[in-house]
Formats: sequence, structure tokens, C-alpha cells
Amino acid sequence: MGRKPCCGKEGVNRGAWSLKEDELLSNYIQLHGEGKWRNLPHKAAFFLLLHLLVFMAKNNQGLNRCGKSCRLRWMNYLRPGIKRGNISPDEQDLIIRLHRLLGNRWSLIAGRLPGRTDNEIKNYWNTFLSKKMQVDVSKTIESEDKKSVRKYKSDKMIVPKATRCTKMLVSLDEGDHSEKNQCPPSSTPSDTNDGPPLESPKENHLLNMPYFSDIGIEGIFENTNMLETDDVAPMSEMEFHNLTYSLEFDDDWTNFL
DNA sequence: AAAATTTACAACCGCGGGATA
DNA sequence: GTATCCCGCGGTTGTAAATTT
Repeated sequence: MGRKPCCGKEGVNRGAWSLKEDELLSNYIQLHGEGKWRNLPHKAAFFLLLHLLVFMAKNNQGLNRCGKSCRLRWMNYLRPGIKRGNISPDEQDLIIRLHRLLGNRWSLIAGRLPGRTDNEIKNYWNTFLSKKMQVDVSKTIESEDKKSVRKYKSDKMIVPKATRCTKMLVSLDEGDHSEKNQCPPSSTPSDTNDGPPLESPKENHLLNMPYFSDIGIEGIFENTNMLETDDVAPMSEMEFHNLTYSLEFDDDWTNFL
């Protein structure tokens, strides 16, 4: 006894999506909205027959995809408002800080970065930031009093799922991405992508989003001891529970801070 | 120029929680 | 109360593109 598999592995398209598949999926969702992913491929095929009969007469293959695959494609790629590439220094900074607080809870982190998906942030972390953080941590430990490092490994330390980011250095000085605070250098891999130039920090949409409009990114962490300059101690259990509760259930989470 | 290696990221997979029949 | 569905999450894989040898 068990649940039925999402879809059979045979006779289902896998791998990269074609333009036709994207178009079909987008058309369907624009007309019928999101949800019911499991049934979508079948309904989309029906929709196809109704609305695209003439165009598809020559090559009518329907949307032969698993519902989960449809959802993933829509959520991570086709959905309106998705930003791609060019993760700004501000965004990178915020990702690092949120990861410091939340660990690998990508969906929560993505929720604070408009237009970014959990998958994109996860990939960005795994391919770039995790390595950067490892380098930063090793540099820090080399130059730091080892006793203070051991101090952080006490029983009271709350360790979320994050396994790679155990210590980082940040600055509360707005726009200060100097070497001191280990924030991104002026040239990051994303900078090399084609596309429009990066926005300056003050123009970045992040600062205009509802959560940050009044206080800015830095302000979120104001009056907390989480981002002390050179020495970031782990959160207490109480702090961690309060924070995670606030993040998950209270959209106006900045009030907590 | 070609082969080998690395990087970046889209997509897959299994699982868990909540909803529903 | 139980089985199943639906959805979303996070870890992992596959592979094209870029880089190095």
C-alpha cells in the first residue's frame, strides 16, 4: 500500500523543455491559473485540441510531462516576474545574511528576494557562495583566536540545516562592500553575464519592496547583535525560535527585530 | 585544435505536511 | 481513522557551456 507515483516514467518527456512545451504550459496557466499540477498535462492536452487544433494538427503531441515537472518549470522559469541572472551585490549580501539566519531554507530566503526562486538561490549558493564562504571562513579562522572559535561550538549553539556557513563577517555600513566585511567584490561571476548593468545599491528594487521600504536592508538587522562587525556569535535558542517563527508566520517580520 | 576538466544551472527525485475523500 | 492526493521543499543529478591543458 502506498501512494501512486506522480506519473509513470515511461512515455513521459524528460529533460530540457522545448519552446513549444513552454508555450503550451504558459498558455494553459494564463487561461486556467496555477494549481492541480497533477492533472495539468492531461488538461493541457485537451486545451491543446480545443484551442490550437489548427496549429498543432501536424505535430500534436500534447504536453507529455509529469505534473511536478510542469509546476517546476512554471515556478522557476516561466512565471511572470522571474528575474534571471545578474544577482546584485545587495541581493548577494542579503542571501548570505539570510542563510546565516535560516540555513538551507531556500524558499524562505527566496521569499525575501522578489523575482528570485528558491531553486535559483540554492544553485547560486551551491555553485558560488558556499565556496566563497568556505574561503572566508578559513581566512578568518587562520587569523582569529582559536579559543573564540571553540567558544561558538558550545552545546547552546543552534545549528539550522546550514552546514557550510558557520561564520561570516559583515558590516552595518550601508554600501560598504570593502574587503573588510567580506561582501562581494565589484566583479562577480554574475557581473560578467550579458545584460543591463547592475543597479546601484540605492536604486535596487530590494530597498523599495514593502518589507524594506522604510528601513533598508541594513535596517532589518538594526538593534540586533547578530551582525556585530568582526565577531558574529551564534544565536541563542530563544533568538532562533523567535526569528524563525516571525519569518514563517508574520509577514511583517521586521517588527520582531 | 582537440581533449579534459570545471562551472553553472535546469531539472529530477524522494519525502513530508496538510487537505480531502 | 485511513488512504490518497496535492503541493512544496531541499538534496542531488545531468549536461551544456566555458575554461584549461
